[in-house]
Amino acid sequence: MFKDLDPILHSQLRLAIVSLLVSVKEAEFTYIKEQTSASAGNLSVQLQKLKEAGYVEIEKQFKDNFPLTTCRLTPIGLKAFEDYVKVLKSYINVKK
Amino acid sequence: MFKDLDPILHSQLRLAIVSLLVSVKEAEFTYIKEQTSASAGNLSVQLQKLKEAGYVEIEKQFKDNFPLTTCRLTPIGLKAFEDYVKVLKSYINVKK
DNA sequence: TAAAGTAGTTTATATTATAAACCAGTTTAT
DNA sequence: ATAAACTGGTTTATAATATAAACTACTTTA
Repeated sequence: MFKDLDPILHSQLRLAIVSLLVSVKEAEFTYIKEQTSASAGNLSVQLQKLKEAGYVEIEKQFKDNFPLTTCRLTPIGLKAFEDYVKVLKSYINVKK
Repeated sequence: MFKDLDPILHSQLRLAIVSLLVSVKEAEFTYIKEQTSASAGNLSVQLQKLKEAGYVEIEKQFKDNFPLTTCRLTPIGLKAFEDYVKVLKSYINVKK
């Protein structure tokens, strides 16, 4: 009756990160931080987990002398999100 | 952008329990255990948390000499579920 | 050149989830 | 009558997860 929800996405912050990346395709660390209201530390940790899972790729460069971290959703991450939503709907019983 | 998801409902098993109780209004411990595939121990713990939160009421009786635990969603629990779904939709971007 | 700021990471702790062991009885088979 | 297996759970110990605080490594501004 209830299929398992992907534990990697079943975390408020990680879901918010992925949700954001689904729409924008690419985002900077600081932008994600603002949009999700996460602390930098927590964001760093959760992005690392999403990277380990292969759900996001993280690129580090320097821009105007400052470090710049850019995050992108991978096809695997997108698939995982879509599956997660599918399973979630069976829990929350979305009508339309 | 992302509102907080009720941490009491943001647990796979507790969400499954409440989801179930939303539709059936009342269910026995063993029935919930079957439907959610939870272990008895885990179910016991999570039901306790839902009770502490005021989301479910738990009635204990004896039936045919055996203990019988019946669970019911409270109005507070129903409201919490509805709110949770509302917030979740903003994460998963349900179109219709 | 000292203080404040940027952009993060690491680490220690608190919270949460889960499974394994346990409890108090009841039923069934011998 | 009694031992073994079963019912319907609870408690407890451990593992996984989340979070905040402290830290790193620089850069900019005064």
